[in-house]
Amino acid sequence: MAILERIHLAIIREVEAQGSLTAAAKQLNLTQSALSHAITKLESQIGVDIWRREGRSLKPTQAGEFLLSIANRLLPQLTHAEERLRQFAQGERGTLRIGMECHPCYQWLLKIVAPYLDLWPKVDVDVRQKFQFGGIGALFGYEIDMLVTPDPLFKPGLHFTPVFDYEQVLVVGPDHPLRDVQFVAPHQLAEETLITYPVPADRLDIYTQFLTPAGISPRRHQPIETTDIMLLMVAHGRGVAALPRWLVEESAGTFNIHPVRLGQDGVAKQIFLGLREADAEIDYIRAFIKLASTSKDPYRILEKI
Amino acid sequence: MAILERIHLAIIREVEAQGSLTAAAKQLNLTQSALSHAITKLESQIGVDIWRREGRSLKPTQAGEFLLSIANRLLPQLTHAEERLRQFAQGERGTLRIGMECHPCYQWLLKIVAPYLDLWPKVDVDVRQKFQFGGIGALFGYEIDMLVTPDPLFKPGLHFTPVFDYEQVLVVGPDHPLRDVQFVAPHQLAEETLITYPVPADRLDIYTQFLTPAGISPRRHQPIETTDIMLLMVAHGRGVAALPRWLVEESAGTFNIHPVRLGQDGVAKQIFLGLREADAEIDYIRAFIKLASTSKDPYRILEKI
DNA sequence: TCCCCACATGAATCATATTCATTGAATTAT
DNA sequence: ATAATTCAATGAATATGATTCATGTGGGGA
Repeated sequence: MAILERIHLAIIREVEAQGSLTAAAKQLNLTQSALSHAITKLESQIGVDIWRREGRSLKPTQAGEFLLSIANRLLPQLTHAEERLRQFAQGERGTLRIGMECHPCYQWLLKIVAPYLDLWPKVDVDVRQKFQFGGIGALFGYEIDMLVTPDPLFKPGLHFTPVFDYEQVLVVGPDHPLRDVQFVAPHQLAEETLITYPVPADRLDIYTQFLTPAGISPRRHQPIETTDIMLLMVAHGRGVAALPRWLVEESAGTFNIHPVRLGQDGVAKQIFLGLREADAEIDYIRAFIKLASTSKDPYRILEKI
Repeated sequence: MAILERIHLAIIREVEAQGSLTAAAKQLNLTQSALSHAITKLESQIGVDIWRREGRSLKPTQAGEFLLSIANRLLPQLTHAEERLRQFAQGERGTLRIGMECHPCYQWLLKIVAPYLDLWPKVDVDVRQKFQFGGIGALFGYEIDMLVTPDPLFKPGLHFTPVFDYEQVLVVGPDHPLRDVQFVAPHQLAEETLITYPVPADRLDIYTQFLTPAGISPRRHQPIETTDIMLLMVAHGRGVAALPRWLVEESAGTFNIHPVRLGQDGVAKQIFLGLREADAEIDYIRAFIKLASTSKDPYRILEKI
C-alpha cells in the first residue's frame, strides 16, 4: 500500500543536488547498485519514470519535479522532528526558531533572548532571516516557530501579540540641514538620497506611511544590507534613512547621527510576535512572549504631541 | 542516521485512533508483535518513551504528542503525493483541491467547475469546506491547491486574483415591511432577527460593513448551516439574511424572497481565488483562474448610484 | 577507435522486519 | 477470591527485501 518511503525522497533530493546517481549514492552511503535498485523499484511501483535518461544526464520528468518538491518540503520537517526528539531525550525542551521580518529588530531581539536563555536553560534559540515563502509561510510550513514582524495577520491558525511600540524617525548626519528641525515634511525629502534595507518600497514604512500618501519620491533610493553601514553612510552625509528612534539613540555614541520626527505627529510603529495557534499553550513559548511583552518599557514610546 | 520512518508515524497515528497497540496492528495489517518490536526499537533509538504505559492503557508522553502532530501533518501529504503519482501514471494531470471560505459561492463554483471538467478531462476537482487552520493555513499546508475567499492576503508565497464582484443585499420575506424600500439603513435592523451562517460576526460583511460601523446590533442572531434552510426561514418571515444579490435572484423562483439594498450605496463584495505562488505556472491551474475570471459577467455587478 | 564513466541488471548475501510461541500483567467476570 | 480474558512484551525462528558484488551496456571525450 505505502510505497513512497523516506529513502526515496532522500535519493531524489540528493540526485538533484549531485547531478548523478553515482554521486548521490556515495553521499547517502549507499552503493550505486542499491540506489539504482531502489529507484527502479519505485518507478515500477508508481508506474512513471522519475528522470528522463538523456544519454548520461538526468532531467527530472514531471513526476520527478513533483517528487522533488515533496522531498524538499517534507524531509526538512522529518529531520527537524528527529532533532527535537533527540533534545527531548536529553531533557531539553526544544529549539525556539525565531524568524525575523524586521531588520532593525535584531538589536531588540538580542535583549530579549539573553535573559530568556538564562530563564529557560533547556530551550535553545535559533534566529533565521530568509524565508522562501515569507514569514507567514515559514510559520505555516514549520520552518520557524515564532515570527518577529511589523505586519501581523489575524487569521485562524495564527496568533499575533504586539510586543513593542516605537517611533520611526528620520536619521540624518551632523551637517544635514534638517538636523535640528522639530519635524520633517514629506516634500523636504524630495531632493534627498534615501537609504533603506533592500526590500520592496511597499514594505517600507517611510514610503507607505509618509512619502507615498504625500505623492513624494526621494531623488535617489539606495538599498543597503546592514544597519551599521547604513548608519555610517548617514553619518557621512551620503543620505538619510528611516529607523526606529531607539536604535538611533543607542547608536548615537558610535555614529554621529541625529533623529528627526517624520511629520508633525511622527510615525508610530508596532512590532508583533506571531506563532501558530497550536503552539500557543507551550510553556516556553508563552514565557518568551511574556518576556518580550514586559520589555515594552526599555525603549522610548512615541509620545503624542 | 535516519530513524523516523513512515511506518512509525503510521503506527503512532493508528494507535491514537484505535486506543490500543493490538487494534492498531490489526488495522495496519501487522501482527501485534511486529508493531511492538517496531515501537520498542524506535523508542530505544530516540531514547524517549512514546506512551506512558499505565496498566494496559496508553497515554502519549510529551514526545508522543509531538510525534502525533508530526504524523497528522505529514502522513496526509505523503498519501496525497502517492495519489497524484498514480494519477500521473494514468495520464491524468492531478486533482485540483478547491477550498471554500464563502458559503454562498458554492453555487457560483459549480458553474465554473462544470465547464472546467469538460475542458480538462485529465484533471479532477475536489471541493473542501472545513480547515483546521483556516483557508490560508490549508493552502500553506498543502491540504488544498486553491482557495475561494472574500478575504485575500497579499503575502509572499501566495497569489490572489479577483474573480467576481457582486452586491451583498438584505433578503426579506414577502410580508416584510422593508420589502419594497429603496434601501435599508442600519437602525432598521435593530429589531430584526438576523439569520447568518455559523461563523464569527467579524467574518460577516453585514456586521463589518454595515451594522458595526453604525453601532447597531440586531435583536436576535440566528446561525443556520445551509443556504436553502436560510432562505426558507426568510421566506416564512422568521428573520432576514444578508446574501449575494445574484443568489437571491436565482432563488426567487423557488422561495418567495426579495432583495433590498444595504445602505444607500449598497455593499460591494469581491471574491478572490488564492493559490500558492509555486503553483501559479501550472497550466490547469492557470486555466481554472482564467475560466473563473472570464465568468465575471453572468452575475449582476453592483452599479454605482 | 578506444577508454572511461555512469547506469542497469542478476544472483548472492546480508540485514532486519515480521511472525510464532510464550509469558506476565492488568482488567473483567464469576 | 479466583478464573478467564485481554493486552503488551520478549526471544527465537523465519521470511522478506534491501544491499552488495560482479558484470554488462552504452554514451561521450580523448
